[in-house]
Amino acid sequence: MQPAYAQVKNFIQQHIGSGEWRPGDLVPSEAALMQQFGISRMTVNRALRELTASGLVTRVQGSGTYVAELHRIASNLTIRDIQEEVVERGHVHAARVLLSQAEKAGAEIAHSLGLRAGARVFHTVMVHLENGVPIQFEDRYVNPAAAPDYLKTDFTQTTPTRHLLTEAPLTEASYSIEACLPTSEQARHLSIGQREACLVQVRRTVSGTLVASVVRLVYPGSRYSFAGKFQA
Amino acid sequence: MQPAYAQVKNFIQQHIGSGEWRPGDLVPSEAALMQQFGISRMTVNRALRELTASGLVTRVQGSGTYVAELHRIASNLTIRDIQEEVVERGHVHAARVLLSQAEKAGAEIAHSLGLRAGARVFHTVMVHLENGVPIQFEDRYVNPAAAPDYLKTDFTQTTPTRHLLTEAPLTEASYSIEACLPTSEQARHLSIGQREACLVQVRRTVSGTLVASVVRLVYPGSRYSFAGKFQA
DNA sequence: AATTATTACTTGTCTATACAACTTGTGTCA
DNA sequence: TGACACAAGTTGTATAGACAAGTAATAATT
Repeated sequence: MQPAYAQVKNFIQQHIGSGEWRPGDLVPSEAALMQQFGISRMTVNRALRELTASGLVTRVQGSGTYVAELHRIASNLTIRDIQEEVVERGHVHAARVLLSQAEKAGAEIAHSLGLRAGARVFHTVMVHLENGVPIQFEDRYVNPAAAPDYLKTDFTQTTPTRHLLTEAPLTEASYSIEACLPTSEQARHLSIGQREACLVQVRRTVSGTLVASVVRLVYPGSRYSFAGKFQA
Repeated sequence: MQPAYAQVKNFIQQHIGSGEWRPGDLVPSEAALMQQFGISRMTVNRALRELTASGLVTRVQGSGTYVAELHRIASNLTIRDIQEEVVERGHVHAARVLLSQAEKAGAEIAHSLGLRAGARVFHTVMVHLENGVPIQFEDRYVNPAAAPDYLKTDFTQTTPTRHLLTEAPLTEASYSIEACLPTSEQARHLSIGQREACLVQVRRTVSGTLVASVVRLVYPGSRYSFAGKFQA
């Protein structure tokens, strides 16, 4: 038996999904749904509030509830720790650390980390393997103020993502996904040809007021894709 | 003045965001928060329910509320109508229709549309331009049962996405994002070299019980990227 | 005719209470 | 020692009522 609020949600979702109620149409008021289902207003309210949160309807105080306009196909693209992802697939994760040192930041890196040019930053480069096959090339710059112990970490045991999440709680992150051809170094370490397209994810994480880290993740196009789903 | 439930949410978000409460930690129970804020349990419950929905905490009936483990960087990757996107940037959208016809489906296409091989399907190929510059190559197969008038539409005036959204209300969609090199035809129509990496989005939309459409969208890697943001 | 009040209806928030369902630790009994 | 029962604490759902705040149509006033 389904909870009452879920039944109301389903009822409305079906009418919208079937096309019977079109975008802009008025959804029955809370009072009407109360009567129809014989339940209390708070329960109807919860159903409508959750539908609002998922973007299916819009509500205007004093006026009514409306079927949302042009249904954008929005979905949660979840970006996760690569190790967690691999382990969840029942596979073995390993990492090869290619570089791990402190450097003086160039202008571009300094700017994206919110530091002045020449400031000391941590720089790591590594390759992540799934069952021995390289699937991610990680080139990361870290703000020492956000994670002072970063370089002391053994990245064959944990991942930079995981270390940073525990050291510098995440308050904001932005990312972009692009397509590029690999550099010769990247191609070599990923065991792919230089002509093979790669997915590149650039991620920038903020912890409090500090930019904690900027990372460039390169995936072989033949072995990786981002997938998502949307449910009305 | 902020509503009480929002105050509770902020209180908890701050403690988590500052790192004071670590992943796995127990969040104060509803009863405790009731006392602390001097408000009713339903109000506290709403706050915690919404935090659960946004992934900040997890709740276990009979046990308690916990700070969510590994904060997955989840964001709404919004997939939109290309025309809407271009217009919103204040640019001009145009489309060049390369093909628009009914065909007998090959095995693979038929399968992904949930039809038998050899069934009649609609096939369109077009290029979308932003201020005259090609930015998307669209290769689409449509299930005639979901949108019988599809081929009668003038796609220089509207887009297939828009037409399908009004004809066949969306109930489910799945997509994947990959990186590929373009075919020679794609490279020609996108005015790029065959060596330039492209972002490819494969989208499959379901309307009711029918698979409405399967589309392959190819973007020049140099002119397009998907971007998203995550806010704790 | 134009402006202003009124009224009915809508959603937004909050309360105090209730019972169900689940977890966990403790104590009892075999 | 092991199995079971119990109790306390927790979340999940639902109710009936209340007031605030916004909208929109209508009525009253100027």
